[in-house]
Amino acid sequence: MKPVTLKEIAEKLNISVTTVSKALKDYSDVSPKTKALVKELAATLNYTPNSFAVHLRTKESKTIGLVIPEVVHHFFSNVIKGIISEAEKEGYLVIILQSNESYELEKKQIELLMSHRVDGILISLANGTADFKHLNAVIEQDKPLVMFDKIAKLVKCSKIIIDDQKAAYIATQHLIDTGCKRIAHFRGPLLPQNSIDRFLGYKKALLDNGMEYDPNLVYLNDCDENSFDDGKMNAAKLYKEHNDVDGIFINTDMVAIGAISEFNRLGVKIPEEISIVGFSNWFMSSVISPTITTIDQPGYAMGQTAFKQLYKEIKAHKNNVAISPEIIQLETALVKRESTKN
Amino acid sequence: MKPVTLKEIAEKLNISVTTVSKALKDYSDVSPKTKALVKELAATLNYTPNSFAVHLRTKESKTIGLVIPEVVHHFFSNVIKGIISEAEKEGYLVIILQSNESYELEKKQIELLMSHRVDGILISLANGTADFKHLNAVIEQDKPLVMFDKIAKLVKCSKIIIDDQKAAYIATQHLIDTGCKRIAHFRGPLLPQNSIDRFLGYKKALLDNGMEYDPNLVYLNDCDENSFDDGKMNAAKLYKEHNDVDGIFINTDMVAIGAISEFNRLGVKIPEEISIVGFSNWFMSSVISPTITTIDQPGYAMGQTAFKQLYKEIKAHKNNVAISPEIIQLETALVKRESTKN
DNA sequence: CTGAAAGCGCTTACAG
DNA sequence: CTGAAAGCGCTTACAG
Repeated sequence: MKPVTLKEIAEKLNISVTTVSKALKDYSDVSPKTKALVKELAATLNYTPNSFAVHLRTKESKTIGLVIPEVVHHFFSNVIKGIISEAEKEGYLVIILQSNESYELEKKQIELLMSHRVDGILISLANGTADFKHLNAVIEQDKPLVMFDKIAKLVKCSKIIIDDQKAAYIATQHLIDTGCKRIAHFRGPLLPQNSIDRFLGYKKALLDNGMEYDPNLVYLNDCDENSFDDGKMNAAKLYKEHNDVDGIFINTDMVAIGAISEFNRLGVKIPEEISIVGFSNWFMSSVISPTITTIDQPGYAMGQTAFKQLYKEIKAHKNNVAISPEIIQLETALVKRESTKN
Repeated sequence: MKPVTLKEIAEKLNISVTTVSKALKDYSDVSPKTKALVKELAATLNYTPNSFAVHLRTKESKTIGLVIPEVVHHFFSNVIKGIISEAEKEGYLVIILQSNESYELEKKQIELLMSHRVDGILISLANGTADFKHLNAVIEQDKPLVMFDKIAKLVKCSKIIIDDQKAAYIATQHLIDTGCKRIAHFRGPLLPQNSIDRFLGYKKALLDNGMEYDPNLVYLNDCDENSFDDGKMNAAKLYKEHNDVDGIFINTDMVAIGAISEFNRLGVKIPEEISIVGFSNWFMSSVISPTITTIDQPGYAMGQTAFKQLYKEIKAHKNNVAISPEIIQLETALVKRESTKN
């Protein structure tokens, strides 16, 4: 059974395709009687417009593209959910692509989306991305682009972020306030902006409190991901190298959970011997033992905000209105739990 | 900067659009010289075909739709990842929609996908879905449809599933083999097929081992979701009502984690006083304390298989080859951990 | 109030 | 080897 077309409806009703099209769209210059007739037949025939034809004419696809580093990830699934739900309200569909933290893949997927003529692109950068040509190409083609969470400062587009530096500062300050004297940092991979900012916040908190900043207490990951095993490995290393550390600010909850699991195994008491603050407020951090003090990162809201901003730019673009990039910062909050004192 | 069209290339080269189109697609009846010229210019102009125009002609969108109950879910994110990665290999894009476990939304989203003329649809049913008209409509329109995980036996299409009943049987048998004498079951919501099948496997294992099946030991959820709180509540209830229970087979790891958290709070020792087997092998079940014995459910592989089957049917459909629905069962495995004895 | 016509950007059967 | 023409299914400016 083939989809019904305007032409078929027109033929059955003995009127023109033009009139059918207008009737369906409630143009004011069609008689109520004709409208009723057309709508009724369209309904019984289960007519739905061929979106390709519509898009070819209108130059709108009502589809946006989303490129994220990793789908299987609590924070990003929440972002996805926020985007999808907001997009739905405006009748937009979302094509999701995963970059796997790889620059090459990310680039390829941006190209794919461009050739599919999506109306706009939402992206959170791969950790491996240090070159932004593919993103600047999007902007040059006048295609709305909004970055969120993992952004590049150098790319001229709107960005939805949190204040990573401030949040990291607050996290570190909490360790200091609860009595930690020597505080380490698991900073994750080297490149991404949020790794950098969280590190800077950590460092600033130490210095502002008159504490020594010791580069040896900053642990990097081996690769571009933030995994459970990174947490285990870095915890084991720290335990050997710096037994005097009594607090750690950890880049991501997943890594914090790995670290806790290792400390549990080693018999190191949390928070008595060592306090831990994570980042993200991943659901699991409220359920593991001990529960993890962490920074709540609003994934769902970030997804919603990102779509809204993109939608705004798509509309502006359609109406040929120039619009300047915005930086929107979302609030974070420290969530106190068992992995830090009182 | 507007996207380049075939016409523009043709004009610059003083040849016809037809020839440009053919050259780009390596038709054998175009001279190598022309081909080279065309390809070079296309590359420098950054030409990409307008997908709407292509699709309008070819009736293929190279896009599929995916409807799942919930994006923020370890199992489903793995499925998504499997689907996306497999789709990419064949040049397909994936539009993801979330039904939120609601029949109404699911129906609406199927319609959306149909009107967007996707080449095929992949779906895992909402727990609230008991009427299948919207799915039969897809099949009647001759659009390839593949169901996975949460399926409806009554719908005539291909299905990718695990043997829930067998897996549940093995899970329950493991409780029996490790000495449990009175085994309860948290079965989740009432409707979905996999809830039913897991329950049946549980019951069968009891009866096959000459144990009594006591309906009072089967706990349902309040709503259509499987949440941490369901686990907590049902554990608390079970603790009050049936203090003699020494093993529970729980429908989903998330619920098992809730139950464990409640038992920890109540001071009930796991597995000494009560053994627990979950379902899914959610990453967290290997990290929580105690780690959870569970059934490994291959989400990523399920996603891959689902796409492969859909792709097969899309190709068959394109070539007007009739194809009969297939039921593909994926293997599961019991993963033994600390929440059950030895 | 209705409709003929042009055109969106492609692909492909056909003619030369 | 090249190209004119038709057509995919719509929308919309224009004429009447």
